[in-house]
Amino acid sequence: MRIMDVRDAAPGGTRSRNRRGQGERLREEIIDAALRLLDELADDEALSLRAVAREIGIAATSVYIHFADRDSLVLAAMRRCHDDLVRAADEADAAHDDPVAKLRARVLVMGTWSHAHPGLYKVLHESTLSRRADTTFRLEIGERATAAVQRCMDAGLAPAGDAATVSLDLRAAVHGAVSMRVNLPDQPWPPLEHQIDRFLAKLVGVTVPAS
Amino acid sequence: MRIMDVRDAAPGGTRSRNRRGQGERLREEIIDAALRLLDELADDEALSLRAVAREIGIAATSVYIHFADRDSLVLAAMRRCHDDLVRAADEADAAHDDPVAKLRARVLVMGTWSHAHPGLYKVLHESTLSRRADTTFRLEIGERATAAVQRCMDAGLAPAGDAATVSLDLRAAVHGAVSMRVNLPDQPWPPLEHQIDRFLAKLVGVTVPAS
DNA sequence: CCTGTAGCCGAACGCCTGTAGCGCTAAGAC
DNA sequence: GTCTTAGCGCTACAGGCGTTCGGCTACAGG
Repeated sequence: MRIMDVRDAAPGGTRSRNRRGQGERLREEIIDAALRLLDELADDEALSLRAVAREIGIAATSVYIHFADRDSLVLAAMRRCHDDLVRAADEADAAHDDPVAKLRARVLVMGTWSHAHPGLYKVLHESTLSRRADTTFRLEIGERATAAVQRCMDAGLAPAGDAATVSLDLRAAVHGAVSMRVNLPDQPWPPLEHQIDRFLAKLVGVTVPAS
Repeated sequence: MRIMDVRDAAPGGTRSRNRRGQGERLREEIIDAALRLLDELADDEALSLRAVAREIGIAATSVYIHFADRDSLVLAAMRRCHDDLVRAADEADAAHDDPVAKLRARVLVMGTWSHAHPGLYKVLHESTLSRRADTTFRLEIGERATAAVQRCMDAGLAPAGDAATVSLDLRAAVHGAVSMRVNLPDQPWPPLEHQIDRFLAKLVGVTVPAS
């Protein structure tokens, strides 16, 4: 038997324990660290509980105080990641008045966010965790996009039609464009913004303001 | 020290050795097994050399006769997977005369193939192996699609324009639609064929024959 | 029949993983 | 000052992994 797993241990007493009633702080810190590592790894299955513990200098077993198992941690991280993305999209939407500008801003957020966090984009959209856990919360992004498309139609800024179908086509196209850039980052891709504007014009039928 | 790793061993002498000069047969068998497992796992990093060896009943070390390391094996599997997909697309293309029908058939192959092998689709398009190895061969699919779009334009069946840009938009849209279906297989997706026809009509501008 | 070697296997090393059980320590109530 | 308990750490188990080194064995050439 080997002596022990020295690598796991925190580097000593460098880390101070949370005050009573503040134990939930560690939970947030664990999720933060998990998100940092997930963005680097770009793979939910590759994230190890021990690496997360190492990242913030706690014992691996201390993670179990806040999460039942590894999958629960990954799921919680995904959920927060998703919530952040939805909030960013909502804020971009709220910054405009014109329904077309709102939709465009909402879509563009997917581009900027995926460029800033390609690893997390992969985890959120290509995660295999969905085989074992409930990740239906991921549909929220699509629902809000559909609502944005509907508002364009209602305002007469887009040809009337089935908003769900149009939105699905738009999301598929945008996701595909983003996915290609994320998965083949070394290719000389043309500007995503222009491609998104073409999708808005051709798939939704809105008139995009000249950029 | 533990006794040994009994699980690795072949189940006895059930497997007969290849004749002299036929050693390359095992190589093909290893790639076949790797592809089978990759389709199940849907993740190139999750494939273990030992699992491949187990699958065909050989010792793990025998893989090293034909592949330098695990990554080389995964890369060889990806390459064959890619070649199969390209060949399927070429055959579908060759089965038609009309340039539009050729392009449509080529694109539809991506749909049917991804439906038959969702795991391999993920490995081929979302693999993280590209960070370490050269996987530029994956661009071949796009190049052939661009040529198919160009032929539609040359025949006057699609509005003249930059074939590379139009093809990129089409591929992005189709890839996105497929990716969503592969990554969220439990959702009630509408028929992919109709969605592809909309992409052909709106993004390429061709008149799709009534289905 | 003898022998070289192609084709493959066994055992082991050293690493990493998730997780269980128990132990410690300091904060805060009394 | 005492005692409870929240908040965490330590050790260990039982596996998985890639990879190396040194064999064994049966077939082809002589």
